[in-house]
Amino acid sequence: MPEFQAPVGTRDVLPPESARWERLIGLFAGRVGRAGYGLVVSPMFEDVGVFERVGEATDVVRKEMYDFEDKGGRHLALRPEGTASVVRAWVQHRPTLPFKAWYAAPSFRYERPQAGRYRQHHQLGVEVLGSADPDLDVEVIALGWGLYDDVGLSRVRLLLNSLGDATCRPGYLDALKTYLLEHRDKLCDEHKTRIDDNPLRVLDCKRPACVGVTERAPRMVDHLCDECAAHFDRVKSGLGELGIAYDIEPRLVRGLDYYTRTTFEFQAPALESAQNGIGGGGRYDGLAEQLGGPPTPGIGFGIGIERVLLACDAEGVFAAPTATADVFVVDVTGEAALKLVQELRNAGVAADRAFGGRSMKAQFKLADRSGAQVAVVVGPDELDRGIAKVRPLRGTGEEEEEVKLEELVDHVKKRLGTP
RNA sequence: GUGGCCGUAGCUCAGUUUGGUUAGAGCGCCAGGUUGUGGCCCUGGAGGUCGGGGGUUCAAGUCCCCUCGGUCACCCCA
Repeated sequence: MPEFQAPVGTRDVLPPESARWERLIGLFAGRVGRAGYGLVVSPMFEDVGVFERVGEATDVVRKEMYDFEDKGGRHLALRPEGTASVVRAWVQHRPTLPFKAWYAAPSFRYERPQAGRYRQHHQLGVEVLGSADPDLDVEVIALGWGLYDDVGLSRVRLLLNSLGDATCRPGYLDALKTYLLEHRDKLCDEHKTRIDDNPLRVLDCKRPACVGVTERAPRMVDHLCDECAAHFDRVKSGLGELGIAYDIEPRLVRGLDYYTRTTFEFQAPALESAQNGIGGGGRYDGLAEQLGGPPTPGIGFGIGIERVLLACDAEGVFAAPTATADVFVVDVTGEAALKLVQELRNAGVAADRAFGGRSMKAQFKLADRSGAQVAVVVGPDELDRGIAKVRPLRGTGEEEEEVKLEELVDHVKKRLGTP
């Protein structure tokens, strides 16, 4: 083992794996860009209060916060998720509404790592502030759905729920509390004491004891006020219009406290590990106000890059593209390659070469491995005559031919079909 | 935070049960076979604090303790 390794729960993404990241992020950027979303780059750490304000009763904040004190005595935290940061940025700068943002950024949670779970993971996400229109909920969900489609995932489940709003949720919480208190002795130890704290969290508990109780618990979807019910109905019908299949999951409450109305989660059943959630989000109509802004509706999601790629592995799709050169310059004299690759690259051709005065045989080996279609060979004889030899490497049956150096770039481009 | 399993070459692993000369293999890498031509083949080479520390012993990769790391699971989440 080397003396220094990546810290616990973090990892390095190197080629060729990193090429999938490039493609995935590129697909997402293209998709949300076409939908009018703009990139937001916000700090990886915030005043710890930003996150405490929005999730004081959640595990993400109570147990998993990656926080520290800086040299100036400020209590900061690496962001555990993307939404709070983006909403804080909106509150601070107040760009005009609707504010449609996307990001590709790391998040941090201090947990024990396991399959599909890291202390630093990366999320693709969008956030929209300024509209309560249920069609927007559908648009946002469709953006996530579309990304899974882009990468070729065919088995993605969409779980959908509504958590109501300030009108109907209090009444529901009372009903839920009453029910849970009646069955308190049957709950798991942790949740026997958390009913008052945040009864919704009990619905999220996966322990058999709690599940046995919550299976028959009152459901928010049965307690929605007229407005929330109408909103939810429109989200469902809108998803239907787009051909997006969903399952209603009345116990889906998600890990953060700020959600209102629509919540959703994307799962990849192909993942056999415990973590099969590959994305999730929801509406948070009270969050901007909690962070000191005016009452402003909002909605967004986060998609875990690592988990999406794991799901792709499980389905055998979205393989790593191999980076290939178009041309490999084999230079016997060591005098020609520097300028030739520069000219080729400037002309838009992917050109590579060997360094270190390698033997011709070694250079050809590298040329072969580079994936190049042709090798450009120059030695003393060619330099004297002002030519290069262009040799096909992929067994296309073509002959090696001699090309004048001043015509080389055009010849290679024509041969490769590069515009 | 709790628990199971695992740490030997760049990678995948054998060797640990029953302690015993200079720790092996395949792949990869480098060179040569071909003084200017890749893939296939042949030959050779480089590369190891056996995760780290301590202990037992004439002797430790092998046994004991501690520790660090990896992995999987619980809880929760992307």
